Amino acid sequence: MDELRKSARITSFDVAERAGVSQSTVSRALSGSSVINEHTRERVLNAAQELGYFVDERAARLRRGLTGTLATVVICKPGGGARDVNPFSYALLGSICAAAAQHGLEVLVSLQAEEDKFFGHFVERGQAEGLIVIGTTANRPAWEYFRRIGETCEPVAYWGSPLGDLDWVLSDNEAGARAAANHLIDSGASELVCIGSLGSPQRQFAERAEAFMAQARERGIATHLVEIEPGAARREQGRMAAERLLADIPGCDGIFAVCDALAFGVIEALQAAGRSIPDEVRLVGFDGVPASEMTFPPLTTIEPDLDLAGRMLVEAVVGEAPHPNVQRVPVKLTVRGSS
Amino acid sequence: MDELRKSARITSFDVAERAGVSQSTVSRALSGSSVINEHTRERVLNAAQELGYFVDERAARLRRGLTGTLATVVICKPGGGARDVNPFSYALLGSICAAAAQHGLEVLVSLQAEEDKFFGHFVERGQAEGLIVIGTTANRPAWEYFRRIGETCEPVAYWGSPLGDLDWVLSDNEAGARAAANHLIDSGASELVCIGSLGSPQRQFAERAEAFMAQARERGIATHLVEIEPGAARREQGRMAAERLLADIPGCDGIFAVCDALAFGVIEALQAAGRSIPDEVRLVGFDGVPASEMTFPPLTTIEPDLDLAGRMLVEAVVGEAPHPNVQRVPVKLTVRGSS
DNA sequence: CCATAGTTTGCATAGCTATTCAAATGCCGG
DNA sequence: CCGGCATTTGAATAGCTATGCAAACTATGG
Repeated sequence: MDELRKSARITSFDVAERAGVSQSTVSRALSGSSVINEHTRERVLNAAQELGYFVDERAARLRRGLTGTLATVVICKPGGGARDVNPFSYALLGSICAAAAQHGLEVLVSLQAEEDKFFGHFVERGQAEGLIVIGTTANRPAWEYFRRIGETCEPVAYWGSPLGDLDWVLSDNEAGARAAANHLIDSGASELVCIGSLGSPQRQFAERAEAFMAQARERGIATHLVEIEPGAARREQGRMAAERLLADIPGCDGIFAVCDALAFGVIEALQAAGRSIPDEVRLVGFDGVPASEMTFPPLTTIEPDLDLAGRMLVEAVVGEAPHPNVQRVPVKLTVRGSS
Repeated sequence: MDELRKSARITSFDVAERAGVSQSTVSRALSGSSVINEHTRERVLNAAQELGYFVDERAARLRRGLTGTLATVVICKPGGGARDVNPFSYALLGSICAAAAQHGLEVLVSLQAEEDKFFGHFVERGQAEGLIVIGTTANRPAWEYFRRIGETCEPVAYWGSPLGDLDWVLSDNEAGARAAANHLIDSGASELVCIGSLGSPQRQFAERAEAFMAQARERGIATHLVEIEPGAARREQGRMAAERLLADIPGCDGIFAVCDALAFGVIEALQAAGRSIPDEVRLVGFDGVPASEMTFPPLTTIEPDLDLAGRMLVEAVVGEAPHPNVQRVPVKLTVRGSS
């Protein structure tokens, strides 16, 4: 059993011998594209099957000068472990996996806490076709590191807030926020509140807040902004903001939170205050994280097309065709019980 | 810029030339362990730094006969995309990444829908040090495929329900379910209900249900089992079960759902029926998925030690020391608002 | 100064595949 | 029957590193 596992690798030479051809013929038979007689190909394929032969990707890639690999870095909260990753990041990772498979690429994953040194040897020159960074962080050295990789090594694409002149993919925040405003207004809300911040280092959040306010203004509806700590996107902050809101703006009947996690805190505060959702107050979030289905009531939210996002990110890194520097992923309004 | 990217790779020969030594010396200087004069090592390291040289892992692994890679398969629901993966699976994946990094392994991820053919070339002989399968499925051919890989190629470890005589890592379901029962009883509940099924193909769920019932019985508390479709673990089923429960067992004041997703449905049903949680009914789930913090009230749940689970899985696949065939991950009771 | 042991280095090769180039084969019309 | 062409195959090599082995060098003791 163990000697079976340790047994010398079956090589293309073994297959060649069995099929009565040369190693190069075996290579051609298996790589598919080359010119080769259909009859011999079949013989080779049979021999390979019988011996249980598989191409050694290491050697094939070495020879081809390719890696066949797409590297991803998932950013998690400082000091955080696997549980402390934004669920949205995980979902995006999944869609990247699917898109990469379409390109015949394998996906390498590395979890990095915000404060890490961000040194993964696989991202260095030649270890991967490219790098995708998932998640946002204000950690300056990290961005410098990514920038350097992108400039000197392999293409890099980011999901999140655009920073500098690199390749970015992100949600169509403006369209989404305007849709949220329209939805709330059309549902009968007359006094709106946006929970977010305009000067956030999370540029995405700022975009959403601005667009929401603009749309409400254009439709002539009263709108307030309840500011939260810039860049904050945790439930706790949503709850505190909602508590301030209840005190300051009692007439509010429509709330837009710039991300779902904040909205979860809003639900908590409203429930605690005995305000019924959606009868007294309607609520819309942004991102469509899995948990948004699980709240009570389930959260109406703006959901980016995740599959497309994965494809765009992979394309941006390994695609041939030129692509714009910043790309927007279309979003859709998913109406649930909270509105 | 482009010619920089396409420029010929810097090899160990280049470094050797610059440092005035042979290629083998460069290799020794960088691999760290071999005997080498400290002075020359330093010279080599400097030269490498100056040239921006990095070891080509493809060649190194080819030579060493290693892959340096750990393959994982994440199972998702039939026809499902990235959004349709159990959030718990993603979190576990994250902890596996962290554990693998400790071993100097890279992690390769492949998403596979339940009904897929489960043929990923990287899991074939020699493409990875081992394989970890995350998630459960009743798909027979899939298990056969994994079994074959485990028998003929590389070690395979699974998270989920034990099936056959392979390597498994799973939650300490018995301890967790008993803790749930004790917690409910100690909080004053006098008539308990377990939502789950005993004959589930998800052996994990059956273990939980059995242990919960046993513990309640041993402490002399009345307990009912509300059966759900075996293997079902979706919110919808939890809601329907809770509706039956409300009709049939009006006196119930403590509920244990064998997984969090079911518990979410229970919350929904109780809220709809106007039953207050936790005042009238207390509720405990199992798994500690991220969404369990987001419900209202937040869900009390049994949380496996995810970091440890990741380490155990990686150890089971690449570790030297022998390990038991089935390993239990300790769990802890996380008390939140629902109890 | 020599013999010996110990340390450090270089040479040559293995690891497995893809691909270039030349050779071989088969086929056609002339 | 032969020249010329298209098709198919094989030999040789490149791609980059790690390592066994022998050579060179250093130090030590006599």
